[in-house]
Amino acid sequence: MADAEVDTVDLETIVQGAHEKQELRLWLRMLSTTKLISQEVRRRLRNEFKATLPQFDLMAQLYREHDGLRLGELSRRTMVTNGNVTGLVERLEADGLVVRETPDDDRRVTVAKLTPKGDELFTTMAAAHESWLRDMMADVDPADIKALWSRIGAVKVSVSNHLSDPNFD
Amino acid sequence: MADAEVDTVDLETIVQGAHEKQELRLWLRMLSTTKLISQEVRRRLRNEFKATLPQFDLMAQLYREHDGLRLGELSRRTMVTNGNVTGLVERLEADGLVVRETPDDDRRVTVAKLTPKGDELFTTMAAAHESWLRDMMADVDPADIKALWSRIGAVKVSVSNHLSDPNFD
DNA sequence: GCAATTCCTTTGACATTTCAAATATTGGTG
DNA sequence: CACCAATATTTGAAATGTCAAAGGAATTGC
Repeated sequence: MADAEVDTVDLETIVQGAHEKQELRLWLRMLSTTKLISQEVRRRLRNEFKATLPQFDLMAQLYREHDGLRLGELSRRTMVTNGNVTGLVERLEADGLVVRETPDDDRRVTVAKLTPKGDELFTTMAAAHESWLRDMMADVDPADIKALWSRIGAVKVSVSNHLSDPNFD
Repeated sequence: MADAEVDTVDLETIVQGAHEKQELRLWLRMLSTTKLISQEVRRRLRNEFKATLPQFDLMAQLYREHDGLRLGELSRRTMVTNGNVTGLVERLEADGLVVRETPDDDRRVTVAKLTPKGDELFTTMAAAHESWLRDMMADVDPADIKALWSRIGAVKVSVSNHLSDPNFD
C-alpha cells in the first residue's frame, strides 16, 4: 500500500498508509467538538432561559417565517423527525410560546407560529446565543472561521451526495 | 433594509458589519453537517448491525482498553452523562457484548469490558464504519480534510477554554 | 474510632430521539 | 360517486439524553 513517501507527512500517515483514515479522524473530531459546544449551549439555555436546544432551534425557524411553518417543513429544516416535532410543538404551545392552526383549505396540515411572547423570548435568547458562540470561539483566527465555514460546506455537499437514502438541504 | 452594496462581500456581511456573525454561521453549519453524518451512520449501524451510535461509541472506548474502563471514565470519554452510561452498559450486557465487574480493592467502582463476542462485533463494525466515512467524504480534497482536522482542533481548544464549567479533553 | 466529606454509581423524572405503524385528508381516476 | 394513491401528522415503543437527588463505599480530620 504505502512505502515510498517521506517529508511533510506525519508518522501516523505513513504507518496507516496514505490518507486512509483521515476521514475518520476528521469525523471524530467534528463529533466531539460539536458535542462540546452543544452541551455548553444547552447548559446556558437551561440556566438562563429554562429552555432546551431543540426548542431554541425550532423557534429560530419560526422566527424567520412570520406566517408560520407546516410541521413537515419544520421537521425538514430542523432535521428533526416528524414525530419529534409533534412533541416539541406541543410543549412549546403549553408554554404559550407557539400556536398551532389548521388552515381551512387543507385540513391535513398543521401550521405552527410564534406567539408575541415566543417572539420576544426568542429575540432575547438569540442575542445571548450569538454572543456565547463568539465567546467560545474567541481564540480562533477569524480567517480560519471563514475558511472552516467554506470547507465544511464542501464536506456537507459530499456527504449529501453519498447518502443511502438521498435527502438534501 | 439594504441599499448600497458593493463587490465581493456578501450582503449579510455588510448589513451585520464585519465578522460579527461568522462564529454563529460556522456553528450552524458544523451542527447541520454533523447531524447529517450522524443520521447516516445511525441508519447504517441499525440496518447492517442492529446497533446504535452511542453503543458503538461506547464499545470503541472499551475496544482500545483491553482491561476495561470504570463507568466514570467511560462517561468522560464518550461525553455521555453518568446516568446514561449505566443504561447503555446494562443493555450491552444484556446482549452479551459487555461484562461488568466490581474490583475487590474498591467496591464503589464498576468496570466494564468487552466480551470476546463484543470484541469481534466491534472489529467488524469499525471497519464498516471507517469505510462509510471515506465514502461520504469521497468528494472532499484530502488536503482539505487534513486542514479541517487541524483547524477544528483549534476551535475545540478555544471552546474548552471558555466553558462556564471547565471540563477538558 | 467516628463523623464529615468526598468519590462513584444508580435511580427517577422528563425531554428528546428514532423508527414503524396508524390515522386523517386530499386529489385523481374510473 | 367510490376507490386508490399520495400527503401530512400523530401515536407508540424503545433508546438516549439531561439534571438532581439518593445510595453505598472509601478517605479525611479530629
